[in-house]
Amino acid sequence: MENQNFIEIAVALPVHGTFTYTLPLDLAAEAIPGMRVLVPFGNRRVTGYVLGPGHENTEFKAKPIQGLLDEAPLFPPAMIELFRWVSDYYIHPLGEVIKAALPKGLNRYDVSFLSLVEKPGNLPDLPDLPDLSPREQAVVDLLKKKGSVSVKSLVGRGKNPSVSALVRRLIQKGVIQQAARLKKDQIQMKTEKFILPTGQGEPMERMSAKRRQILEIVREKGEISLTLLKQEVPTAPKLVKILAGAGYLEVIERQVFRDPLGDPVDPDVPPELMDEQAGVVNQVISEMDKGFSRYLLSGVTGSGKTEVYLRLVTEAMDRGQGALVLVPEISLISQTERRFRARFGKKIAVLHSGLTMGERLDQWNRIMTGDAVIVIGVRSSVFAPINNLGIIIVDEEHDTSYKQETGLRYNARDIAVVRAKIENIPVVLGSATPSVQSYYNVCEGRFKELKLTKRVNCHPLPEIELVDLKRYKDFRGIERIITPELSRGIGHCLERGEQALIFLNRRGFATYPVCQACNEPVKCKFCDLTMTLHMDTNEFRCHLCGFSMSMNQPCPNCNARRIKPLGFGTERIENMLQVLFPDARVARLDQDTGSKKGAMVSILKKVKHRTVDIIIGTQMLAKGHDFPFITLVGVICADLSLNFPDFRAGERTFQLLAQVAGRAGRGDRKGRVVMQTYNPEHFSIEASKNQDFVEFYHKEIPFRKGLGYPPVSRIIQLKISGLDKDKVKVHALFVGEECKRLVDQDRENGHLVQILGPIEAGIPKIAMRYRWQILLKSPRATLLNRLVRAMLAEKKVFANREVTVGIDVDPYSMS
DNA sequence: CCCGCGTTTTAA
DNA sequence: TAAAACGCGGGG
Repeated sequence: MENQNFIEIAVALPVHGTFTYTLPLDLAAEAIPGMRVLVPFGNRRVTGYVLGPGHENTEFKAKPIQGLLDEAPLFPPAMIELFRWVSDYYIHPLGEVIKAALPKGLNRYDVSFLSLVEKPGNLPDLPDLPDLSPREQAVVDLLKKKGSVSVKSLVGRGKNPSVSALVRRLIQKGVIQQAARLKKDQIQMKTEKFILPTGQGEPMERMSAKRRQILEIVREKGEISLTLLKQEVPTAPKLVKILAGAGYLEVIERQVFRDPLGDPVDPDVPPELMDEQAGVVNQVISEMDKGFSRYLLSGVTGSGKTEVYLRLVTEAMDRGQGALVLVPEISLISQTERRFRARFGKKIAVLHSGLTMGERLDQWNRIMTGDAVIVIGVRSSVFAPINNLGIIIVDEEHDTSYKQETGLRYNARDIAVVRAKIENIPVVLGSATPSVQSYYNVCEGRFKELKLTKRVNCHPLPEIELVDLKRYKDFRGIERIITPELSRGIGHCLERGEQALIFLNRRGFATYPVCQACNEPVKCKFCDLTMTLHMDTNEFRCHLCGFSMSMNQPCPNCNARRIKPLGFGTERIENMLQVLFPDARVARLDQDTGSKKGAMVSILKKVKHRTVDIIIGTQMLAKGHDFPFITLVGVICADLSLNFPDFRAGERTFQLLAQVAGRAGRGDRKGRVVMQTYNPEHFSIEASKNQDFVEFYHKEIPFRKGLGYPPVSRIIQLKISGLDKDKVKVHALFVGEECKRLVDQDRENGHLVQILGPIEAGIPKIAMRYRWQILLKSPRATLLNRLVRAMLAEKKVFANREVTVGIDVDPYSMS
C-alpha cells in the first residue's frame, strides 16, 4: 500500500534474524532508529528495537507496531552497524545483542495470566463444572486460592513443561480465561520536583514567616529541588503546594542523575611529559585525522601509560569528540579511574559492576545526551552510547576480564577495535604485558607498536629471585610453604619498617580436604570438584557453585571422622605468617574478605596508610594498585596457573607474575621479589623474572604455531551441557557427527577445519549440569562461522530442550 | 524465549 | 482411552 511505512525490527528474544513491521501513520514521525517499540510477536507482545527502514515481504503480512516504549533513542544510530557485526561474529541473535548492550531492566513484554471464568453457578463445587483431570483440578484449586497466576509460575510448580496443552483444554472447557499483562521496565529515570519563582505577586505582610522564607530561598537561588528545600524548611512540600496554587511559585518535574561516584577527587595539574611519552602522544595525535588506526602501547609498569591516555582523551575533547576508555573489572576503586576523574571531573561517566541498575541507566542517559563525553568503564562499556566518538583506549588489554563468559560471549577488547573501525577513529591497546594475540598483530603489521621503555620516576625494576620449591619438598611444617629465603626477605622488610605483599592465587584454608579412612577428597554435591576448607566460617565451600557445608560433618563418602586438611590457600598462609611474625600486622584480601561492600576499599586503605605490615591476597591484589611502601613481593607458588589444561596457561602465568612483581618498589625505595616455584627453568617464569614480554612471546609462539592454536588459528568452542548425564553425552556425540558431516561435505575448504572432540569438559559437572565440549579450529575464522551457522540452520543441534549447546567464539576458558 | 500442534507414550 | 509427555517448527 502507498502510505504504509515498513520498518526493520530486532526483537528482544533468542530468535535469529530481524522482522518487518508496519508503522502506523501517527507514529511514523516519532519512531527513530535506536528506540524501543512494543510489537506483536506470535500471540504476545514483546520489546522490539527499531533498526531502520524495512522492506515489504510478499511471504509475510507485516503487523503494525503497537506503540513506542521510549521518548528518545537509547543509542546512536551509528551503533546499529556495530550490533550487527557482533551478532554475526558471535553468532548471537541481534535482539539479544542489543538487550545485552543496554542497561539491564529495560525490557517490556506480555506475561500471560490465568484466572477462573466467573459465571454465576459455576462455583467449583457445583455439578455443572465439567469433569476435570487431576492436573486440571489442581490448577483450578490453585486459582481459587490465589485469584490469578502467571502461566510461567505453573511451569515451575508442576515441573512439567507441557503446561500449554493443559491450559488450552481448560480454556476450551470454559473454566478459566487467559489475559496478557504487560510487564513494566524494572528501572526508571529518576525525577525530582524543582521549585521556580514565577515573579508574580509580592510577599504580603500577613504571609507567615515560613512561607516568606520559602519565597526568599527560591527567589535567591533561582530554582531549588524540593529535597533541598525540605532540608531548610521541613514543611516545605505542603507550603510549596499552597504557594504554587496562589501563583507565587512554579513546580516542575525534571530528570536527575543518581550519583554513583564515591568520594570526590581533587583536580590535578597535567605533569610535564617525558620525551618518550610526548613522542607516543604526538604520533597518535598526528595520525588522528587519518581515521582508523590500531596501536599497541607497551610499557613497563610505572612508565606513565595513564598520562598518555589522559593526553589523547584531552585531544579528542579539544576536537569536540568523545572518548571511550576501557579498564579491567578491578577498576571500581582503581587508580586509573581516579586519575581520569581528577583530570576531567564531571565530563566523565563511570560504568562498572558496582552500580545499581538505576545508577547505570542514569550514566547511560548522561552519555546519550552528551552530558558526559568521556566514558571510563569495564567490558560492557564498549557498548556505551557515545555520539561522535574520537578515540578508544583499552587499558591492560591482556586482561581476561574483557572476556564475557555467559550469555553473549564476547571480548570487549576485540569489539573495541571493530567499533574504532566502524567509527573510523584510532584505538590504543595498552599493557605492560601485552597478549600474544596483540603482539602477533604487531608482528603481522596490523597494529602499530608504541613503546615506553623508561619508568617515570627513573627507578630500576625490582630484582627478582627464584626459589626452587623442589629443594623443600621433603621438609615438614611451614618451611615447605614459606621457604627460609622468603621469610628472611619478609623479616628484613619488616625490620626496615616497610611493607610486604604475599601473593597466592588460591583462597581458603585447605584446598584439598581428604578423608584418611577412604582416601576420597571431599567433593561438592553439585559439581565435580573438591571443596575448599574455610576456617573463618568453619565450612567446606565449593568455589564453583558456592555450595557450603559444615566442616564438623563426617566424610560424605564413608562417614568416618578423619578428614585431613591438605593443600593450602591464602587463609592458611595468613595463619602461618602470623605465627612466623607474631608482632606484624597481617591482613588478607581475597574474595572472602573483600567481597562485602566497602570491605575491599577499607583493606586497600589500610595498606596505603601503612596500618598493616604484611598483606596476603589473590589476584585481586595483583592488578592495578599503587602501594608506594611495598618493597617486598612474595609469590608462594608461581606454578598454580601453569598447570591448567589450557593453551594460554603459560601466557596467563607470565602476565600474572609480571603484574605481581610490578607491585614491588613503586615508591622511593628499591623493590625485591621472591618467587617460589617448582619450575624455575620454565620459560613463562623465566620471562616474568626479566619482565620481558617479547622474550616470552618468541618462546611461546612456536608452540601456538606447532599445535595450530590462536593467534595463528581461530577457535570456536561448542559448550554442551544439561542436567542428564547420558543425554548430554548422546547429544554431544550427535553434534560431533554433524560437525564432521558438514566439514566432509565442504570439498573446497573442509580440510581447513579441524574438529577436536567431542570430549567431556575439564570439569565434567558444574552446578548439577554435565558438560561436554567440541573445539572447532581453523586458520580462517569465516569457515568456522559458516560451519556453526550451517548447524544453526539444521535446527536439531540447537533445538534440543534438555541439552543446550553454547557457542563460544574465541574462547578463553578451555575447562 | 514462548506458543501451538501433531504424535507417541503411559497409566488406569 | 484420556491424559501426559515429547518433538518440532515458527514468530513479521
